[in-house]
Amino acid sequence: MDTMTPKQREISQREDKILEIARGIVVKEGYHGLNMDRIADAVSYSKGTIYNHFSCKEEIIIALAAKTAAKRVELFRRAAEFRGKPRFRMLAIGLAAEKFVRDFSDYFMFEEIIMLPSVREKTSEKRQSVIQGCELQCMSVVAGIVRDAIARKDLQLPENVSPEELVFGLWSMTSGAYSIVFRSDSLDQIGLHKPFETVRDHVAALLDGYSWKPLSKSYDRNEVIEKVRSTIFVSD
Amino acid sequence: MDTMTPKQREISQREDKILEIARGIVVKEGYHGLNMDRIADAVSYSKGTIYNHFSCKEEIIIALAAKTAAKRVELFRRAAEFRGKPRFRMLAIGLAAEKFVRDFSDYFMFEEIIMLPSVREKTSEKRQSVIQGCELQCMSVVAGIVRDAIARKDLQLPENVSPEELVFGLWSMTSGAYSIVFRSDSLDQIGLHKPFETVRDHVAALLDGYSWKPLSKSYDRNEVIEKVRSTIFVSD
DNA sequence: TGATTTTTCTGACGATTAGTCAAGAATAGA
DNA sequence: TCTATTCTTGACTAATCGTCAGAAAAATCA
Repeated sequence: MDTMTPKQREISQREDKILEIARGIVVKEGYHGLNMDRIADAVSYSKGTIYNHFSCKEEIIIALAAKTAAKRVELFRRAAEFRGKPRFRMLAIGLAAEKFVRDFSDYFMFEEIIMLPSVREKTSEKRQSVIQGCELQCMSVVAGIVRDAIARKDLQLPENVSPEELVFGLWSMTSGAYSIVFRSDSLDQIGLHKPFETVRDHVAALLDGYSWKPLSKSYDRNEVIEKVRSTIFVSD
Repeated sequence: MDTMTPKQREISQREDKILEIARGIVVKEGYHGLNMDRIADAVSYSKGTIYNHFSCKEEIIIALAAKTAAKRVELFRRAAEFRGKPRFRMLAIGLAAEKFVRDFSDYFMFEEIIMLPSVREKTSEKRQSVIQGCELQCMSVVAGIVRDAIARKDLQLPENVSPEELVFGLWSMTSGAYSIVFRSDSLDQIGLHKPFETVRDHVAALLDGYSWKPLSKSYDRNEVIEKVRSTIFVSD
């Protein structure tokens, strides 16, 4: 039994339509090309109607970022389900992060925009906390794996480094690397030919540095990657 | 013998005055508070005169970023002069990076802004390459230390990792971490009480992971830090 | 079904602000 | 001192965000 009138259904679908139109404009022409009159034109509703859904332009961007961030949580969750030693599950998380930036590379555009304080202060507390919540969920999935490793004695962190702090390090490395990769258009010139593989190497070195067993020299990474791909990220 | 007329001297000083006024506005009220009429008002010149110096608002931001980026190069150069094993000079670089973000934390505001493609496409090729040049100089200073370590046999990188790729990893980790730190206002809640020290730990773990001698367990980091501080960053 | 109330939609309008440019002021040169 | 050149000004245009009174549509009622 559907309690919505046809009108109400139309309204709720419209929100998504607006977002997808806006995403298309931003992806094709950048944030600069996005303006309310254009969105209104493209969705065939008036500007006033758009403003019934989103209180300002920035809310549209943050809504897009929120939609995408939810997909990362899902990828991380799936990766964490990989059956194997924590260190291999960690590798699966890395592949999830890679898949995320490849499949949703436009997310970085939205993320960069919404992180600017000048944009942020115009957006609603509510949607901001949706995004923060997604990040926290991702981090807690990863922290769970770290704690499993500690419980299994695969890993013993020094007493001044907590599981959360290790997660922070991994998060820093990957997000830092990916934003360099997406910003710079001349990676080849500075000698970075396969940045994603390089990031994997560095993550492996970092975990080796903390003596997380099994150390990377004692297993074949490509074999594990293949296994993760074939069991977790089969579809596509 | 000064070849400049008084007028010319005034003009060249004005550029700096505009930049410092603009920096003050951005630092106090964010990018949002910056507008050309206000700058004009504050420097007591008309808007047209401001446009004689900077072709658009974004040029002012990128000029500020360029000014600050040059200071990082200087700090890195100084750090690299530390007398000691490459691994310790690397630590000095880390301290330089920390000092940079502490002393010029507003740089991150400018950097975030100028990295947006929508802003970037309005700025001149010239100033963009000044900033890129500063980054390349920093990276090449660091790469030099890595190569020294290799030459001394303190470090032997796996054949799929070049010195530049290691630098990329360090750059990713630190820039990623610092931008998380500056963005987030609730680090304590997620268990990050001393983020800068945590970054140092992670960098040490990463270098240990690549077996860069001496490994971090075999020297007293705080002692080295003290030595760097007292010899390189004495003033302030 | 037709009348009435409620909800939704619309686009002209006000406000802000980036960037321009013709006219006037200041400076340099002869 | 007069002229040519260069610099400065601020009113003006254009773009675009966000508003709101009135029109249109939908829902409710008699």
